[in-house]
Amino acid sequence: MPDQSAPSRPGSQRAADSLVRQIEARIATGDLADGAPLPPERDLIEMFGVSRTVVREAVAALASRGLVESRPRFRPIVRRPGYDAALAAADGVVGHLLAQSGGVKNLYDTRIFFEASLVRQAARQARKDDIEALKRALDANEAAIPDSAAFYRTDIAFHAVLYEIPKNPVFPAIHRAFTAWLAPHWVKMPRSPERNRVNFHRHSDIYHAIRDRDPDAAEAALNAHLNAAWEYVRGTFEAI
Amino acid sequence: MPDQSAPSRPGSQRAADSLVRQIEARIATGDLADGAPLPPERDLIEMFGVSRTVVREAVAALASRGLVESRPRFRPIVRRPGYDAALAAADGVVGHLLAQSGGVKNLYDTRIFFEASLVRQAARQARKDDIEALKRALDANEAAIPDSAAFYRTDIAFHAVLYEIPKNPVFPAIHRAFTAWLAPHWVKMPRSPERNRVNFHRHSDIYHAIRDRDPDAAEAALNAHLNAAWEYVRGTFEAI
DNA sequence: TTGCTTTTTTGGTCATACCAAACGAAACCA
DNA sequence: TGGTTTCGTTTGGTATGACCAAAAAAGCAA
Repeated sequence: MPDQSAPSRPGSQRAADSLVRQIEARIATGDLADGAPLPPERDLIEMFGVSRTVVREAVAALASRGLVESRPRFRPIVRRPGYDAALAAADGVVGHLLAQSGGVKNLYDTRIFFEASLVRQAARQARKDDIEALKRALDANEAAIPDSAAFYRTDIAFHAVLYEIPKNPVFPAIHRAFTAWLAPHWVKMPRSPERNRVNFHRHSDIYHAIRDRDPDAAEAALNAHLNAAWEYVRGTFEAI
Repeated sequence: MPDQSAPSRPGSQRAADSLVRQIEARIATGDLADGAPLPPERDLIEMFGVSRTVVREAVAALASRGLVESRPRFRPIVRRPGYDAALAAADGVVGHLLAQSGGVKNLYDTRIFFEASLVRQAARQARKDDIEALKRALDANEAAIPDSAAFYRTDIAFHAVLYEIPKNPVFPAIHRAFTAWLAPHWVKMPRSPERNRVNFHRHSDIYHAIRDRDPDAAEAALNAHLNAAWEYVRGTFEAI
């Protein structure tokens, strides 16, 4: 896959690219500590002997890569990249993809696919404390049935537990990305205590299947849950 | 998930951000056709009534988002974003993640997880022509056993077919991202016709399980295949 | 028409200047 | 003394203008 954020195979001759690499290295080595502000642009100028134009371009590139977090009039903050940053970097493009025909469906199907595998694996490998955590999330979800806003949060939290079971830091990041990208469409879904109760029971089915170590039942329950949910949101889109 | 490439919730007041949105809109509407070069910077200046500083910053931002492809001294090319672009945007960060301890392992485990689910689903839902395509890829793989370079290509192609079966355009993009990210570490793996033959048989096992509609066998075969492969590459890393 | 040479265009970089917001320290008030 | 206000300084955002080198276009020669 071509890396378009740092183009030109034949030795990127842009001064900014060189600066980006140098700053990247300093971040990687901890020379520029995580959470600390980047040196002022005018300092970087003399540090690296380049013009402010180049410095600003490099900082912008770093920001787009998630290595620094730059707010309008503030010093950029150094951010040691995490898995969330990787997915956040895709954020801009994903916005366009979701706007395209079938974009939401494609992404949602991907989520269903991923999560179905997740519960299957959970049913096989979840530890006791994982199942306990799932139970706690389920109870919280049940308690929130009357309050749709709270139910939405506990709903997400319940699914989040599923992503934590494999103990792979990539997974929770994927979950956060899914929810962040789908949330804008999701909030349009009509909600009510009755609907919440139905969804809670779906969650309960998933939980019990995992607790009972039944991968097929877990996968089936999750598919039923998410496919049903899709029927409720598809109405918020124009084309099928 | 915070979108750090377009920071500052309270109405991004940067002129460049505004320009980015305007150009994004023109790309989305097709006003700026896919594959066509972006207007010269000096034209954009008068088009939008901003300075060249802002224009260049906006173009850089678009490039990092994958909406334009800019090579050093060439006019940026407009690129209607696809799923590949989304993953390519994460490319820069992923490079750092892979360099971190356990980074490759985490990503590779994610791939195994994903692909295991893939073959399971393939065993259940693959159509006849899917299976035929898989067979063709398998045959090509077998024919390439003596040539390690060709075997590597056909190996990837075989797995690629798996990602195409669900007919979700996100999946092939994920596959390309996986291979692109893992390739640098992968090529270090010692290769030989003997090893190739073993891997071919693993592929053959996967194919037969899918053809025989046996999800469990397919998943088991794939896990065996990829886990064995991991043992061969883990040696190329320092820490376990 | 083909191929080479010369303009013109255009992106990359630098230097400078100004503004407004953020910062920081001194001055001030309670 | 402790918190608040004030004001000069720092710093990022933007605008100009200029120069270079490479690319593209135009012109010219074979």
